[in-house]
Amino acid sequence: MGIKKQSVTIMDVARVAGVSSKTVSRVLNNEPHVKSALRERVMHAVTSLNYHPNVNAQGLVRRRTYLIGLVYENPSPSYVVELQRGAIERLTGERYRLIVLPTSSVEENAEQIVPLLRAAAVDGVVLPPPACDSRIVLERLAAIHMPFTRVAPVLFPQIGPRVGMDDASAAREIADYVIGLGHRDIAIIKGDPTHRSTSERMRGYAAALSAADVRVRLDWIEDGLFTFASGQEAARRLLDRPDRPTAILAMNDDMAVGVTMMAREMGIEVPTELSVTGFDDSEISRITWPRITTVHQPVFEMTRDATDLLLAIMDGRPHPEELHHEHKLLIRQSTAPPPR
Amino acid sequence: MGIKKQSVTIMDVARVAGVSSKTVSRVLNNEPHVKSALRERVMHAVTSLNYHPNVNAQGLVRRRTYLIGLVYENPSPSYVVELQRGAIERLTGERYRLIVLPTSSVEENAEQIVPLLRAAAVDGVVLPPPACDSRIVLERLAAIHMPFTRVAPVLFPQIGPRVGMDDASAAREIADYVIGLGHRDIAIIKGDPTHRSTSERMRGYAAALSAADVRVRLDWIEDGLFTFASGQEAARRLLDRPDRPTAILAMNDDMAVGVTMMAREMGIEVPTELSVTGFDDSEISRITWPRITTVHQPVFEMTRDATDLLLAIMDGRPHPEELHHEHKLLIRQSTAPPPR
DNA sequence: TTGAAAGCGCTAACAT
DNA sequence: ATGTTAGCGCTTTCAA
Repeated sequence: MGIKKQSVTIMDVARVAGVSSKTVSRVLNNEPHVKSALRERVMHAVTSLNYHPNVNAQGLVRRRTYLIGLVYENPSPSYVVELQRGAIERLTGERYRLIVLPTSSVEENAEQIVPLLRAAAVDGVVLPPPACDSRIVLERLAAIHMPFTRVAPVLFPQIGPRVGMDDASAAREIADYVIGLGHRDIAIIKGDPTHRSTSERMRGYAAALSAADVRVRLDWIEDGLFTFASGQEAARRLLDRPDRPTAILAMNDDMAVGVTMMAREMGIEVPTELSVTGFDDSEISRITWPRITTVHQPVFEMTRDATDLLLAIMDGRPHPEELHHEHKLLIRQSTAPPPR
Repeated sequence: MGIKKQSVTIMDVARVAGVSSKTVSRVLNNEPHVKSALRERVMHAVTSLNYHPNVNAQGLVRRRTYLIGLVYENPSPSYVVELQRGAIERLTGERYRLIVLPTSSVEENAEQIVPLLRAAAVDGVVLPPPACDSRIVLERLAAIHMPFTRVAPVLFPQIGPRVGMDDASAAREIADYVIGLGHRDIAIIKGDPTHRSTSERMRGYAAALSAADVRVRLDWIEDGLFTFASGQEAARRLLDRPDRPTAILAMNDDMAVGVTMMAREMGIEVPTELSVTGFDDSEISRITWPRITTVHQPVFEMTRDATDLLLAIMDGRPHPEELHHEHKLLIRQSTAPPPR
């Protein structure tokens, strides 16, 4: 059961083609110095025998597993799927395959992540947030010389090959837009404090508010965890008071949707009585009502390019140390000028 | 780059522990007949050298790759993530790793799927819908003797080890509930016609309607694709007429949410003017407003158990041919008695 | 341009 | 209870 019988090997192909196994190997790996007549004989034998090289044998001598890891911790399904799509897009047609390695918390399990990657025997790893911002993960990776690339890192901006976007300026842009609508009573729901993008986005919001001379009220800054439920709860605390804000900036879309749901339950109409913004342009921001004004984070593109970078590194090809993708403000139906 | 230098091998461990490599192998694989003194010496050498067995070498002799494939095609991120969670849950702590193999269309790419699995060199594969209902996939898999298990299959009910639920009776249950509320003008939005669960759910709806003597109007049966957008469009066609239905049964949650969104745009209130039901209990059904009345499909549990079954098969352990999980009707806020 | 031999790191089979 | 030998299927020398 489960153990393949005697499967067809390179020797069988060699025998059928009437050549040595090395010639078969040359043909299969597109090496030069093979007469095209032989090449054809070999290819014919390969197809007629339905030969598939044994990856373990290849890997053993080449010291490779042709496995790429993707380490993530994220409560948002649409974000995770985008991440995977980007990596798989680039891997399609290559011999490399993708191993997904979700973890409940990078922060808590930082020390276990690299051992896990070793156990999984990956050749390299793509690190989206928050793993890309974990000093421990980066150090342990460097210690064992495992190739990696970082997606949208915030911390340690010079370390390792990376594909980035500017979280702070994206956050600033969306806050500027809300301020431009006339809002002055603006609350903020932060993301998971262990994710560094949280502080980065905070910087952006703060810059926009202070540039417009809007005083930042500390009791209007709520903690969240990037989850729908945390957005709901934060919204309840924010809206359950007489002097409630006219706008809430949530650090991702899931929380923003949580805010709109809570507002509805409390009889507060979005956007006429309350403006709400998200972050990411994840699927949920598009398919709930009102559609959430947000900023498009190019997750697919960044992960695809980070995977490309990783392949270049592992193959020893020349590559840039850093790539960059642009965010984009998406004005939708959850924002409007403040009441009266 | 990317190529590990001379990494520590079983020979190094043997040398340090002062034993033969076979003894190290015995210790590492928990084989009997090793004195505990030696065992400790070996373990000590292993940790002090930070030794990790080479999976390629192990795999070469054991004829295994310790890779499990998960083939899916699904437009719903929350469904996909549930699927993956189930498989990973069971694989955690095992030496097996998960390779994700999304495909744009099982129907269109049926012939490529098994070659893809061979190229990925997986030891076995978990097949959720719709791959589990593809005759071609099942036949090709059998032809190369690759172990597989099926999640929630509809077609070929006797073929292969499988973990199921009863789509038809779940559909019947939710339709019965809507009828029980007093509805008689009931429309249906079908799922992707290449997914067999679509016809299965149709059977359930039809049984409920005919048992209650509700005439099924053919022009109230709309085609959908399991996507949010397709639900929206179908809803537009259904609601954009004077004799519109008082209830719409959508074959998954994404489409049901699409219906509620379209209803809102058209000024039709859910649930007072229109009742809407979904299917799956995916995250989206819980976090949009109104929350969708739906039926819980135990995706996580089914996939976890299918993975468990697969491991048993591959290890040659005894195992059941079929497992079963129960669905559960979840009455939420998108349904109410018909107007007047 | 082709082939023979050696060996990648491990375990199965067979000693002892 | 422990060690020796012989591969697993491939690619990398190196020789012809």
